[in-house]
Amino acid sequence: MKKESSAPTMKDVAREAGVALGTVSKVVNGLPVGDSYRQRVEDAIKKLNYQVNSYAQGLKASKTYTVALLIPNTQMPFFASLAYHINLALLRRKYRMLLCCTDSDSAQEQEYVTMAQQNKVDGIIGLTYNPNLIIEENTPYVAIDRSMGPKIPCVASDNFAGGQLAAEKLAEFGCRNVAFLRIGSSLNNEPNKRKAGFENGCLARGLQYEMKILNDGDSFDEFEAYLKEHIDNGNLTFDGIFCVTDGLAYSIIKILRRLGQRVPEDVQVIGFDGIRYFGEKDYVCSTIVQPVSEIAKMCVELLLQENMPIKPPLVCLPVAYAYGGTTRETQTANGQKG
Amino acid sequence: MKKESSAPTMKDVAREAGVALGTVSKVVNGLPVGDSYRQRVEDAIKKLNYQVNSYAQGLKASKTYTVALLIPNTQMPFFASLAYHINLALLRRKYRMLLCCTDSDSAQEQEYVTMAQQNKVDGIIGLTYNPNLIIEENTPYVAIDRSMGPKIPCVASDNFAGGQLAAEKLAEFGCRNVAFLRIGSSLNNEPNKRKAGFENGCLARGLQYEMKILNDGDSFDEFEAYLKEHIDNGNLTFDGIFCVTDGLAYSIIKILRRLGQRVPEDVQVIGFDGIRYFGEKDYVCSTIVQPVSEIAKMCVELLLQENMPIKPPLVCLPVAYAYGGTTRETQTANGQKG
DNA sequence: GGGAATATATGAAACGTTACATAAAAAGAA
DNA sequence: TTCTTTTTATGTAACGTTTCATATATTCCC
Repeated sequence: MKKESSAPTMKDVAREAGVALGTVSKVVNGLPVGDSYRQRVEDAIKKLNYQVNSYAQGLKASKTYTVALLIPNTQMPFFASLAYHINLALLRRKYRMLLCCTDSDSAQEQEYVTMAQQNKVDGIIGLTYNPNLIIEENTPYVAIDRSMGPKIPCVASDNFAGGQLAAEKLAEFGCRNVAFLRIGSSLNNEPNKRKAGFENGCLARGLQYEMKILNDGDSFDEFEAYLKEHIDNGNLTFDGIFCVTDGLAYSIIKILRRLGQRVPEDVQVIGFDGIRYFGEKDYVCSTIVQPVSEIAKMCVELLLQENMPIKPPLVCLPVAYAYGGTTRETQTANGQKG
Repeated sequence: MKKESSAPTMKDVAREAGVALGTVSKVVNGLPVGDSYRQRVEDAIKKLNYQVNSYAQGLKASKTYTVALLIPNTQMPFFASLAYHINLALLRRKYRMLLCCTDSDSAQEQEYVTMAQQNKVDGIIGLTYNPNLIIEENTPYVAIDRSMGPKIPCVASDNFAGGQLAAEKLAEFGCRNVAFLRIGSSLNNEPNKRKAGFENGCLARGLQYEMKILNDGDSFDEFEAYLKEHIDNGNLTFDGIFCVTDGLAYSIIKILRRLGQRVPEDVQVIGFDGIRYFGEKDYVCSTIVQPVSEIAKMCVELLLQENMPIKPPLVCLPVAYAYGGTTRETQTANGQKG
């Protein structure tokens, strides 16, 4: 009497086909098997609707074809996009993705890393904020946007160049007096270089500039107060603003309009990330576009590449400017320039 | 000579602590063990930095504490939000989430369902578009926004009530002549009820209404053409528009502004989903908010609930209106009403 | 056609865990 | 103390694969 309720195993298939266990294994794994045997096994598989148990495989091979992705959440468009492209890149390599949302919480980040190790995932890609994250030596790890030490590769956009580019573009579109707005995080991560790049760009182009950086605890309303302070007779003293993210730019534009400022007529705004809402080129604002797809591919390659001569500690990928309606760039018929 | 490179197992811990294998298992699983034994085992675990191999556990228990989530992608804010909240709800139940992005492709959806079965995930939550998706009887499955037959529960917002609510609100804010805009999909899914609900609401409130529904292949530009047609002497013949999603509303608002229409002064727009970009209440537009968090919790409960008397075929959860700046609702000091 | 050489199928062992039947130890009763 | 009862630890089998040494079948050559 054979058990009824549970899923068929290789043993069942072998019995059904009248062959040995190992033969079934070979068929399943595409190894050379005599034609008549292969046929019998395939028939039996179809008849029993057999499906391989990948946890038994994982146990045997200590390889699970699963990679954990640690990101704060999937609600911020940039993270969401990252998750999507990493999933895609993993898929091409026949890997699955375990999504771990950390809420930027150090404890949760550590918990997930530990869990990922327990699960024996084949590797971790992490965009994390915990400055003391402990990663086991033998766990393949690739970081995004934050260097985790010399032995762990970090992939990021060329944030410095992005900052420079923002300044250049504002200058090109006629700005003379610009501001940089940033929110949160005192962490020493790659996106912080946007500020330095912007500063550098402003100096190179002779732009007057000012920085307003909110601390972690600060209320978002401070931006509104700050902008109000810089309105003189109804005119904003800035003619250009570079926001550290598109999300921020989006909010700032709302505030500016509420304050009676026209965007881009009175003040031009450039964000960072390249967030699109809907459709191919429908950017939320004029922006410095991060090459999300390339970042994703690079992470996956670095993580899974077996025979890499040396794991590069930092990989910077090129950014590009894109028009999104919040700059005075003259739009030609053939569209946006990069 | 003990093997050096691979991770320590329970056997190693047992040897180190001088106890039996089963005792280690009990300690790891929190079952009653004598104090002195427990202490020795815990010390050994710490010393060897032992971590349980969950694939061996999965093999033994045929339970993996993993659930697959099938969604088209993570880039659309609504899906992203769903992924986030489902991940959260699963986490509370100690489950992990395998994220499967299908790109709304039938073949990929089927592939993922099959894969999920192979992986022996404990269940699947799916927001899919394949009308012929084959789901094995013994795979726990919960659908979102689309009924998959009487044996599979479907969770959705109360889309019909949402449509009604949109009509009511537009009427309340002074509209007399409204339009419903929708894009794509001829599939018979729950969100389609938004149209019927809106129609019903318009009739109840005596609103003039018109529907413009794009087919799958149609270019998005048709909306622009459509709206242009309805401009008479610079005035739009509609004073209110209900868009099937916030994403569409966002695009439509851009078009309206390009056409010289002011939102909400000339024409009021209501979307659907409750997308926020940045911050708690910063809705992209005035909108019918889907209870994403409740949908997520409900899916997880229905999926993991062992002793449910009967699996309900359809669960509708309540929606609410939220102000997002694109309606002429008079905003009181104490904020938005639901 | 017989024997050596090659190709192909077989089945036991192992992966790391849990569960259960058994053995040992501790506690209580006489 | 001795026997019974209860508690607690032990060690083996099983989960479903893959791998590898062994056994069997096939091919080739003289």
